[in-house]
Amino acid sequence: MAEGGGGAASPGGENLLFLTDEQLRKGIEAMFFAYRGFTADPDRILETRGYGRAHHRAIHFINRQQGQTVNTLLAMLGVTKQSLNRVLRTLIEDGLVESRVGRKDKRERHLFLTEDGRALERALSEAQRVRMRAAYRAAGPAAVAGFRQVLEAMMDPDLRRHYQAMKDSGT
Amino acid sequence: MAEGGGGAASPGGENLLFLTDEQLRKGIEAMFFAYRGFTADPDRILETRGYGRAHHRAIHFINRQQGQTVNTLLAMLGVTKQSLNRVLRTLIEDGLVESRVGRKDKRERHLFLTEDGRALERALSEAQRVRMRAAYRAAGPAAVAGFRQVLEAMMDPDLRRHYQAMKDSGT
DNA sequence: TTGGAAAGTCAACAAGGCTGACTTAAAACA
DNA sequence: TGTTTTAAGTCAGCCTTGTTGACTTTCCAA
Repeated sequence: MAEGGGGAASPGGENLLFLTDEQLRKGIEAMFFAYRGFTADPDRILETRGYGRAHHRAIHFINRQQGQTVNTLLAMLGVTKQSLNRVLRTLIEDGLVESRVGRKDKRERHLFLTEDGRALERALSEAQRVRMRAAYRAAGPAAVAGFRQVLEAMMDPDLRRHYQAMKDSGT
Repeated sequence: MAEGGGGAASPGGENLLFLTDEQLRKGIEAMFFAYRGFTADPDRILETRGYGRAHHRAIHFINRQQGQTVNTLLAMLGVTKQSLNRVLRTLIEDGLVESRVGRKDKRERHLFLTEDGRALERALSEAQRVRMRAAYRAAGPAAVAGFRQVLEAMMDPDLRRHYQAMKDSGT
C-alpha cells in the first residue's frame, strides 16, 4: 500500500500523487492480475463441459435480458455474427439456449435460456459471485463504491451505455 | 450510483446491502466492460504492427524487470513456454527484445528491451495511462484507493504475490 | 413488387492458447 | 567422474475464438 492508501483520505481531489506513472502502472497491473482471477473460476466449470469464455459471455447476456434478438446480443458482445453464431449453434444444439422466431418481425430470432441453460448460468455466476463477494468483504463498502466508480469511468462511452441500461432496472 | 455510495460511509463492514446478487452482478459486468476499454487503446497500436495482446504482455513484463529469465516471465504470464516462445521469437527477430546468455548460469536467457522495444512499451503504456488517468481523475482519490483494494482482493494468492513483489520497489 | 435489413451459412484464415515428444547445454549431485 | 536434473528451445498438431468475404433465405416496408 505504501503511501497509496494513506493519501486517499484527502477529499479535495488535489492529491496528484495518484497520477504518477508509478501509481498508474500499478493500476494497470492490478487490472491485469485481477481479471485473471475474475475469469479463473468460471473457466474451470466451462472446461468440464467443453465450453469457453465465448459461451459464458453469450449465456450471461442472454440471461440478463431473456428474449433479446441476436443483433442486440451482437452489439453487447462486440464480435462478428459469424463468431457469435458458432457459439450460439452449439448452445442451441446442446439444449441450453432456445431461439424463437419473432412474433412481430419473423426475421428476428429471440434468445432464451432453457432450464438447463439457466442452471449453467447460475453455476457460472455463483462461482464468480463467491470471489466477488469475498473481495468486497475484504475491501469494505467504501472500497466497493470506488471500485465501481473507477471501472465505469474506464469504459468506452457506448459500452457504458450498455452497462447502465441494465444497471438500475434489476433489483 | 443509487444507494451504492451512500452506505459506503459505514466503516464496520456490516452493511450487507453490498452483497446482494444484484450488486455482485453489477460488479461482474463492470469488470467485463471496463476490461474491454482497458485493452482497446493498446490493441489499436499493436494492430498497426501486426502484434497482439500476447506481445504486449511480454513487452510489459520484460520492461518491468529488465534482465529477468524466461522462466520468471513464464510464471508471471501463466502460459506455456511454447506459447511464450512463439511471441518472444518474433519480438527478438524484430529487434524489440534482446536475449542474453546468463553470466553465472549459462542455461538461462536474460531478457531486455532494446531501444525500439522501450519505445513501443512507452507508446503502449502511455495509451493505457491516458485512460487510467482520466478514470482516476473522474472518480477521485478515495475511489482509486478502493478500486485497487478490491482488485487486489480479487487476485489469486500467488498472482497477488507477483503483483506485490513489484508494487513497492519502483517509484 | 422490389429493395434492403436480419439472420444464418460456408469457407478460409490467423492469433494464441494447449499437449506431447524431443534436443541441447549446463548445472547439480552422488 | 558419471548421472540426473534443469532451463531453454523446437517441432508437430490440436482447439477456441476471433476475423473477412461471399452467399442464401426470409420477410418487412416503401
